[in-house]
Amino acid sequence: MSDNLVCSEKHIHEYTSKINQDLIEFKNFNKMSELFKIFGDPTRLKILFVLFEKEVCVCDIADIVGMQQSAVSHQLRVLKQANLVKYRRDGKTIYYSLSDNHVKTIFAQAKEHIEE
Amino acid sequence: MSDNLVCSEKHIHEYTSKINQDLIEFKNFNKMSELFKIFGDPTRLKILFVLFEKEVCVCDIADIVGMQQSAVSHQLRVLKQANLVKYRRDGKTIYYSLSDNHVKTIFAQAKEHIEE
DNA sequence: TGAATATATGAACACATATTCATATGAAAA
DNA sequence: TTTTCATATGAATATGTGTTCATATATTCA
Repeated sequence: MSDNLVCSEKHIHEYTSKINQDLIEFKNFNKMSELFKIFGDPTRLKILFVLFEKEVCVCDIADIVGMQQSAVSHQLRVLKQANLVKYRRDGKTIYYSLSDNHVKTIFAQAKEHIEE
Repeated sequence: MSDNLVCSEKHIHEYTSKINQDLIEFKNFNKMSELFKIFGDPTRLKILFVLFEKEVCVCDIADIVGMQQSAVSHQLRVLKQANLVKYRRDGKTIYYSLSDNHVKTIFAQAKEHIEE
């Protein structure tokens, strides 16, 4: 971490070791960025938003967000792997729903930031 | 929105028009996904986390997160354009700091989700 | 069993993006 | 003014990713 200094040694590095320590202790940057990366796509956001109200089947989701069934399926797979949605089979139909309550809270905060 | 139905007409589409309406009214999916996209990168997350404590100059940020000054500068530009950080010049040095309090809240929620 | 339907999946393509390298800018010091 | 230092920026490259198309799987119904 101190090997690739770009500033001259004359420059007084002012960060406290505390910050450095916090950064080292918080090892979840990758996991965290993975989660945000999932939210970083309009289609996935729309899908999640559709599921806010209640469970919805794949073809209805596709219809609502205006995308092909295949594209929606691919994205649902991503959301499923991130434990953001769960599914339930009923005959040929598969219903998806939110599996996590944090999603709504995260969305609300992001919305606040945007609307300022 | 109803033009590219993938399911047969026989299938009973069960979503209420209310959901559909909510989706149409909430036009910020693109803005919102842009914001999350920014969080969807470990380097940017680290930078933001460094700035949690206090303002830090570019070369210190680079040192802390272990990246080249150039890479950090590029990412700071992204964060700046998204109004997530602000900067202050002091001689040759430029200090960056958080410009938004929501960031911490959003992070906290994401952390909760991950740690379950 | 065979046809129809709902969903999933793999390959391919187009597009976005993070990092690096080289260099430019801007400010202070000599 | 020239040099040095801190930061910014543009081009290039490599890598990641979202969508589409074609097809596979799984369930129901005739």
